[in-house]
Amino acid sequence: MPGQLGQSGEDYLEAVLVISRSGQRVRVTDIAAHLGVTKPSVSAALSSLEQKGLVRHERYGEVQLTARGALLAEEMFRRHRLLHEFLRDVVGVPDEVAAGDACRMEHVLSCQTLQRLVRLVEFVRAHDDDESISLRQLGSCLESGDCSRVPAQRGGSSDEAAE
Amino acid sequence: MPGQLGQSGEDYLEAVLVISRSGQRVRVTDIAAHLGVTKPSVSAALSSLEQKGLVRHERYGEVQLTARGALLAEEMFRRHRLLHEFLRDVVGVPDEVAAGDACRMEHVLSCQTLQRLVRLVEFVRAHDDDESISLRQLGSCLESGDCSRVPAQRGGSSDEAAE
DNA sequence: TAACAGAGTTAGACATAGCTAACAATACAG
DNA sequence: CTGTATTGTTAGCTATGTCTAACTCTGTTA
Repeated sequence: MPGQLGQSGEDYLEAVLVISRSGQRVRVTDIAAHLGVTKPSVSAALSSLEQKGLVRHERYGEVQLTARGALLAEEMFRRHRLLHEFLRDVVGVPDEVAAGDACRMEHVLSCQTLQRLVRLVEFVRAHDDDESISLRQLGSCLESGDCSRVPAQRGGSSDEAAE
Repeated sequence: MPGQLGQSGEDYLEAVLVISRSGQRVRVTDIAAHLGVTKPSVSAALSSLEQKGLVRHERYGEVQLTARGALLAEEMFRRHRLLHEFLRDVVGVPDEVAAGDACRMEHVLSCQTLQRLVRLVEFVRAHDDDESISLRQLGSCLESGDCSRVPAQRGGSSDEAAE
């Protein structure tokens, strides 16, 4: 759903976001290190992203996300985090495995599935301690979209990962 | 985990398996139709798979999986089916969305995650009707690997999708 | 048995995404 | 302000995976 970016473009965009959130300025070298590719690869990718209006990048200068680029990057970031949490906390795989799988899955899932997974994670968080919860309740939570608490309708949740 | 095949090779291998299971003989045209690509693409892919010892394909003849190819193809097929079922029956997305996402996810997940998802699907199948099941129980099923029934240890299940 | 339709292949192009090697710009030391 | 280290870019190559157009095989049928 993200767009016609291809997995690679999405990775670069997300890298720019993550690096800039860490407080550093975003340079070609930083992106290369973050993604484990060479600087020429970054240069090429940035040109392409710039053409698409997703980043600004003056020659030999810093990299910045445009408004559209930031939206996309944030979506990828949310996807990534959600999938990582889902795999670790719901499916129960080790953290590094979850991280690796999340990296690859983030480019591949539909918004509909993502949205459901958000609810699934919320449900498991909210009811981890409950001693008796039926799968029916999980099912209807996934349908209704209110997964933060089961019996009453409290529209309390947040953090959409889709669209 | 499948190997150094790339998503594309895995798709071709799986297509050969699916077509042959449907009772037809497997020709270039059939594979092309099945995957929505052109015949030259199939030709090229088959050469590459033949070089890797995964299919046999005499010029102008039929396509057959080698033993190794069949193993890989069957793994992809199981992955595909599992993910489809997981998305549809556990996550609850519509069938066609599940199908599309499964196609893309099958190339991307680690064996560890796959194995866990197998258990998750088994658990949900086995306990769909139970009125009180705690998430703890789900959690320990995922850990222990016995997800077909919760209280007693009945090692009744089958169908691994990993390794 | 000759011709034709369907199936398969080859050749050549394109897009993506990565690499190395060589070069250019910048920034900082002294 | 000059030189060196860091950073960034360019050029050129590779591999994968797809396409179209043109050609070749094969099998059927009249």
